[in-house]
Amino acid sequence: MARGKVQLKRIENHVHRQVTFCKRRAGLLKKAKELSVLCDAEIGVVIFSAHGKLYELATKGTMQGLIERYMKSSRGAHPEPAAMETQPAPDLDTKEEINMLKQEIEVLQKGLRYMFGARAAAEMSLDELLVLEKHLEIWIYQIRSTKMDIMFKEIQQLRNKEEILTAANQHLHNKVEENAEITNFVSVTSDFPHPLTIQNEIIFQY
Amino acid sequence: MARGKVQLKRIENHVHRQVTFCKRRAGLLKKAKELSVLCDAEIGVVIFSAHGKLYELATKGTMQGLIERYMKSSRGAHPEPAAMETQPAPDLDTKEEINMLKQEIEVLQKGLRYMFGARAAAEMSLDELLVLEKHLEIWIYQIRSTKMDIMFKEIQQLRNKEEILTAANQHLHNKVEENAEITNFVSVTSDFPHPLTIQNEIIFQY
DNA sequence: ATCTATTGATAACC
DNA sequence: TGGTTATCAATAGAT
Repeated sequence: MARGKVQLKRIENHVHRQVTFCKRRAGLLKKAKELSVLCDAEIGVVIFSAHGKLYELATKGTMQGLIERYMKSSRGAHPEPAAMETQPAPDLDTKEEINMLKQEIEVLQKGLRYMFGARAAAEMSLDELLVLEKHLEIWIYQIRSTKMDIMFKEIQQLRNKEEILTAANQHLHNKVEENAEITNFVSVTSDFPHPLTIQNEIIFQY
Repeated sequence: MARGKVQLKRIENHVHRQVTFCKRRAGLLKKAKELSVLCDAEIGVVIFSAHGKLYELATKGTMQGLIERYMKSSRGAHPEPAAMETQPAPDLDTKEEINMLKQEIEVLQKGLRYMFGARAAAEMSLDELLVLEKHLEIWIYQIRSTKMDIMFKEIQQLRNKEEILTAANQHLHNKVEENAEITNFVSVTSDFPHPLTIQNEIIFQY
């Protein structure tokens, strides 16, 4: 927010990134505290730096308490998916139920692994899969971003060229008219459509 | 931060408090996203409004994953909060563990269901997964394709315009030279750089 | 860490 | 809930 608009992408310079991380981290936590106080909200913020260092904030009570509250609330918001109800197995031992759930998770993870395929390691964890997914998104984004950049530059170049040509055109046209006035016997009227009348409204809306 | 310095205490007016909550909440989440992207950090934010409504954000992976990571990381810093058990996440109360596993399953299913569209993810066969993969590819492709199409048309238009202008330019230039030959006393030499000398080599390689 | 020019966020008002 | 505007706050770049 200062001396240069910020680009919404990872800061490449190590030093800049570190400095920005410190500053913005402080800013974010401050904002969280303010919101909590001003609006009487319970807020938790967890930040893992790129190097894995943890920074946290819980405005009311502890992070543990907040996490528990989150678990409860989050569950209420998402009713049990129908797919889960295939076999209620109400009489199974609790231990048994845990194993079934874990098995279920494995199946789902396997499915995800298939989707993102080609990964040799069959031991990918959910976290790893999510990281992979993120990486794919970022990768795609970067490629597309680069492409767009090239195309935009290209368009800009063409527009500049057009401007120059138009100006030159005008200049030459004036010359022709001047000559016509001076010599008074050379027609300057041309059946060639005047290029300056070309529509110039091009609307970008990607 | 506007039209009046803010007091760091609970806003008494109900309406003002509600409006401020909405705006600052949005601002806080935006800041969190920015910090995550700019500095490559994993961030989680949980907000409970005064009325108990939950708002959340997890910048990498899911909140579940983040909480698990927090548990691990936090354990080192705070020996207190209950040992997180050995493998996945035992040691919490068994009931609690079941809830966490269910939560995890829910997240996985939600993701799959969302992508495949209301299809019970657990029942998906390899073939179905491949279809899903194909659908995702096609979807991305179509969006990108449309964008590219627009940009290509744009470039083509500009090129056509350039061609017309160049031709007109040539035509006018010839006219000027003709006049010069006929009248023989009107200079056609111009200090204006001849536009036709503009480099025209633009290489597309998207 | 400290110092500003600027950008960004937002309180008050519609 | 969603804009607009006047101001205040956060912070990028430099020191």
